[in-house]
Amino acid sequence: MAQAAKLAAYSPLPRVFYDRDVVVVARELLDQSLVRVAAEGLVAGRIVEVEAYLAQNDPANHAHRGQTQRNASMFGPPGHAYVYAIHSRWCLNAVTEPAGVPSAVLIRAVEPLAGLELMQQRRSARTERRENAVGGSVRDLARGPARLCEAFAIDRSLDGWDLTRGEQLWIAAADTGIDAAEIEVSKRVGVTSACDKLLRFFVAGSVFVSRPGRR
DNA sequence: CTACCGATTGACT
DNA sequence: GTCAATCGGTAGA
Repeated sequence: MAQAAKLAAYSPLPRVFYDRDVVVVARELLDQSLVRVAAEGLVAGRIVEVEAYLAQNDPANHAHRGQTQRNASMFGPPGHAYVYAIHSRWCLNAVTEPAGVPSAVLIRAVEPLAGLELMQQRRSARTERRENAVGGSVRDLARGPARLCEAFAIDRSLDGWDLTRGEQLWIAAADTGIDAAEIEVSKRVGVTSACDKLLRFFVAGSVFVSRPGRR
């Protein structure tokens, strides 16, 4: 597929998509395409796993104790990226709901669709010192929020980036809407507060999901 | 300035 | 299943 045709097929979701309840946006982000264009080329993947972080009554949300330099993007308008660091790795969120309402959707895993070689290169860069590195299976290229950011070359320089521009980093409308029956719900992964909330959504049966659901 | 913590991952039992 | 590496963000002295 020619590059121009490829890009035309990746038209960005509009701001109104993000300007809704964070749980609604989270569920509807499943099956859409995450697209990244950098100097080295284009990579894209189908979103198969997300988590919602609520503006109200959610201690697991980084914005729970108010605005700081780190989480400022969450307080901005919807449709922008919130990129944060954890354990020396990056994670990508899409900011939702009106400006001033700090909610976001964490993109936890994608199924690689395009630019697999480039993803492989970026992912192996971290582990290239290991002689017997497995090289990484396609399944593991973007299975997990920090792996995904590595494969997509996403770091703090993209914090606050406008995902509706259709440049560098965006989410493209790709689906005809997946059946609610195909969406599985579970507790969020790794959170140590508000662990009981069922705010993780993933495509049932996908091998590209980071781990099975637990209630 | 120091001290603590974690929306993770990869290695290991 | 368990465990520790590792470092930016945050709070507090």
